[in-house]
Amino acid sequence: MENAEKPQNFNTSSSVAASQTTQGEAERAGGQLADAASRLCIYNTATHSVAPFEPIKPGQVGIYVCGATVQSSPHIGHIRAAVAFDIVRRWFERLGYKVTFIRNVTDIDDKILDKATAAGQQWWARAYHYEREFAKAYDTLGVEAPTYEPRATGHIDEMVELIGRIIDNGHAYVIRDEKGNPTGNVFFDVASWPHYGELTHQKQSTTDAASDAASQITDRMGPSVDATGDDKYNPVDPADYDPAKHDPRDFALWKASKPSDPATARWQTPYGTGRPGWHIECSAMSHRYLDGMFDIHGGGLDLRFPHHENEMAQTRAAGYQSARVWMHSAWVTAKGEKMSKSLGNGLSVPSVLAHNPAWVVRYALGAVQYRSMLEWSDQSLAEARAAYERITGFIERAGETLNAGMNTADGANTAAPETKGSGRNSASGGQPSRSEVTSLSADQLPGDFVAAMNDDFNISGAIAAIFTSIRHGNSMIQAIAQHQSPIAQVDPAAVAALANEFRSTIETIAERYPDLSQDIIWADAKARFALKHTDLPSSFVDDLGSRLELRRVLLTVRAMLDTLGLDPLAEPWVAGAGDGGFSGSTTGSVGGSGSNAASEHELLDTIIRHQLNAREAARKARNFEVADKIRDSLANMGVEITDTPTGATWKLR
RNA sequence: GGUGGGUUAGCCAAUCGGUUAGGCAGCGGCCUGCAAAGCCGUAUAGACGAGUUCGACUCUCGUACCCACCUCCA
Repeated sequence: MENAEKPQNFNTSSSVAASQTTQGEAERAGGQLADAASRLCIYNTATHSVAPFEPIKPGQVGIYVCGATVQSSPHIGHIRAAVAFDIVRRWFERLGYKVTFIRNVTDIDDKILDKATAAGQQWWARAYHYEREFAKAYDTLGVEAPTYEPRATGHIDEMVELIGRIIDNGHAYVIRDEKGNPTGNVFFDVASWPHYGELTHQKQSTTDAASDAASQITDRMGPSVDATGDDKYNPVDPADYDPAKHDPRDFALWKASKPSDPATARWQTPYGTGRPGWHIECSAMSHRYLDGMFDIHGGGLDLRFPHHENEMAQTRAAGYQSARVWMHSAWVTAKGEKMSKSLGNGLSVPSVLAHNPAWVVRYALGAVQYRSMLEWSDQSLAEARAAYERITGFIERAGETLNAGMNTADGANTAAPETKGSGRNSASGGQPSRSEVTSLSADQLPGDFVAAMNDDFNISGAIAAIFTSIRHGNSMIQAIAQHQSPIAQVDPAAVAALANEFRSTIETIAERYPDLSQDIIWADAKARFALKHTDLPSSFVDDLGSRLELRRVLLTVRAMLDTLGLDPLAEPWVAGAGDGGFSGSTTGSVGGSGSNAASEHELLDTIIRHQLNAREAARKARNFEVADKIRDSLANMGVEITDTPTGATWKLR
């Protein structure tokens, strides 16, 4: 792995990653808010309750999420939080909001300095190295790039200014030496801030009673020695003990340089030479990028205290508005225990990805609500795999079914992402394009899915809705197979025209009766269409109706999946060839048709198809012994055969 | 000790004061030459105790147990 020993530019502009705006995002940005947006409710840690979400600026939402301290490799707990807030962001986008999503990089702190020194590295080289690892993990798992991704070291000026405001407002104090010179230590004066403790609902006692609260706790709790004989409860970090503090609760805004700190980690300020305290960076950067639209602050549950409590105090003590809503994602656990660096039971992302496709990992991390603890086990991975099979199986078969009967002439039915046009006007195209998927509004998704997502991101309910749609779609596929494709007998252009008419009938009804459910609209449209076209055989109308409905289901299923970052035909999954496995659907495969793999895939397909043809011949001759032998030998090589009405398909296991 | 969260069938995990969550695994059926996939059906629930109610898994109170935060941590 290449380490970036190149100098890092600390200025703001280079540390800000431009957002990669997707097509659908851009399309929706110009549009308006979905009706569903008015029913979004979110749990707010600060109020301990679920409440309707109201943006500060209409149609816009500003989200700040605490990113990683880049001191070592990401483990799946970090990524769980990233995935959780990625889903939050995607849902806001799907609702039609213009989202400003900020996730910071903490590239300086005690641990980075200590570990870099121990490893004989420059601290900034270490930080950048792990920043890259995190970025790679995010990309691999389909976490969208933030609008801006500021680094702490790029915002020293903002921090100094913020500290100045807090001091001016009387809520912080500078420590001076006997000559009256500033030492570099600046502490927040907790006693001066009556709101301290509001976020985490901690009772504020008098300074006396609170004096050395930590040691009181230890006294009460007694020794808390774990199985290995280590004292797990170490109330005061010696590094943070400072006799100059007015109150043990006071925390550092700015820290004086230690003799061991390298010159590159020292900044001159009016308060002396030093480096940022733990919490000030988030206050500075959230203000810088979300001033006036700080709707949501996210992060892991463990950041509630002290990090977010302190951050909230700083921001407000400086006279700025803090986040309206605080969201905290829960743990990933292993055998019931929290995964963490200190427990040493964290699974690194690279090691997990070495054994599991990225999509499966994302599903396993994103399949429960963000506030639920997520038990990471072989079984949860096995379930995610099964979900992958079921979901991609449907998407593949639905695409093939739609392609098999219709409009093979007009070329609008390709499954390749981002083909010409939007595909929306092509009457009957098969696999929807990515832009069609991303531009679908929340209002066009099934009501139970929308309700679940609006209910504080109830992913379990949302996934239930997806599976319900998939079951419906699978039934459609069977129905179409039973129709024997009467549509295939008809001129594609004529079919396209009829399909357009059918579709516009649906749209007319939907516009006129917006309260009707999709199912009723479809049934009604079908009846009207059949009445108008009594010349057409009913099997044709059935087939056409089923196909249009199947396509609608396919489109909404993919849009729902995309909201969770799990559309198998979206960027990270199709680009990462090999992960999702090759497959032998004739019309674009799910997961594994990446460009480098295309020729390899074709070769493989030719070879396997040769075998399948031989098997088909044997089956026709009722020589099942030979046919099964071919199937078995392919299975032994890891090629799985699925028989469909339109012939056998294959995929790698 | 303070604060917060939890306890739902073999497993994971939702909603809901009375009507099917969903997934995985199981069982029966349809489909298949046989399978696989898919579809249909189906069994197994709501820690314990009391209360409110015509009716509680769902509300209230209590008990037990589990977990987390109160150091660093997503």
